[in-house]
Amino acid sequence: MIRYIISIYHDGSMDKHKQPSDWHTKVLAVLRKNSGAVSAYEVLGELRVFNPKIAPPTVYRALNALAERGEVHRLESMNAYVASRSLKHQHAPVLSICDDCGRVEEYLAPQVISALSDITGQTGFTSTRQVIELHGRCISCRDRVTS
Amino acid sequence: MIRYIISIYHDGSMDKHKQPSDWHTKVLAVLRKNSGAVSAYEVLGELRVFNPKIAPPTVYRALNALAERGEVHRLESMNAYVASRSLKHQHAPVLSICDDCGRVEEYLAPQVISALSDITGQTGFTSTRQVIELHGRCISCRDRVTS
DNA sequence: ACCTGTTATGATACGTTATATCATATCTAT
DNA sequence: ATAGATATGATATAACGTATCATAACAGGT
Repeated sequence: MIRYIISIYHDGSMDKHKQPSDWHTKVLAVLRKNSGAVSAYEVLGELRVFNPKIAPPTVYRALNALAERGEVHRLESMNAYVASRSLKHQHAPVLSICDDCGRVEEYLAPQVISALSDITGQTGFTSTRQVIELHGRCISCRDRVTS
Repeated sequence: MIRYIISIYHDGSMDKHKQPSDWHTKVLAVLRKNSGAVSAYEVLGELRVFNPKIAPPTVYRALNALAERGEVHRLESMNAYVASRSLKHQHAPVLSICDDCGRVEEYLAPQVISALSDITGQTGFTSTRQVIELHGRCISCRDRVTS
């Protein structure tokens, strides 16, 4: 759906402006509906319900912008995305991914980050981005299944 | 062709171990020529020099097998691969990736792993695979460039 | 209001990464 | 030898991501 805003100028003339359709908001909404990883193309599929003409670059632009602002996390080991739960971290989160149910949790783990800093301190590597992802089984899946 | 190696133990028992296929060896050789990340299709390109008919699944099978045996690391954040330097780790390595020169280093960091265990201990998540990748700038690139 | 440079969006096409599938070949055990 | 399991070859296609160019919106100076 595309909505228009009518601008009326001093001289009485009018002008239609396409409202910047806020894909960012809609992409984020799709991710928030999910407790697990969602691929860019799954997002695309959902958004096509409203606008069949939306193309991959639109989704990727939104995802990248949201990721830069910390509102979504990219799951590097799955090529997928998840909405941030606790906004605005001081540092990179640890993400746990349940390979059974797909649920993703994020943890603030200063001790992990500081242990990583120790390494980089010793080696001279200057880190600008940290990817920390754990695969395994969440507690509910472990309890639920006989293993 | 599959060849086997027979191990004979003190007690006289024997064990057969599958020997790596030719492709495994060749894929590994390509990765070892490089100090940085190599994509599966770059490997494919190099192997096509010897056998123009080699197809993607062959390369991916070799890469997956090598990764399972710890001989290569998959760089999840780059969709690429790198040869292990120190074989047979006790636990997942920390991989540092220089975004300038592409060089990848691997570190054993028990403190990082144990900090991660603390999290999983508290939350009940059982982790079977850890992905820990640092992006940034290595010390030589930092020294080399005016920043 | 007009020009101008910058940034965002739309649209098309294509590039890159990875796997499903099925056929064939090889090994192991009996 | 034959059967079951495993590995390999080959084709096709799925899934993920981006380059590029055109158009539109915006902000600042005049």
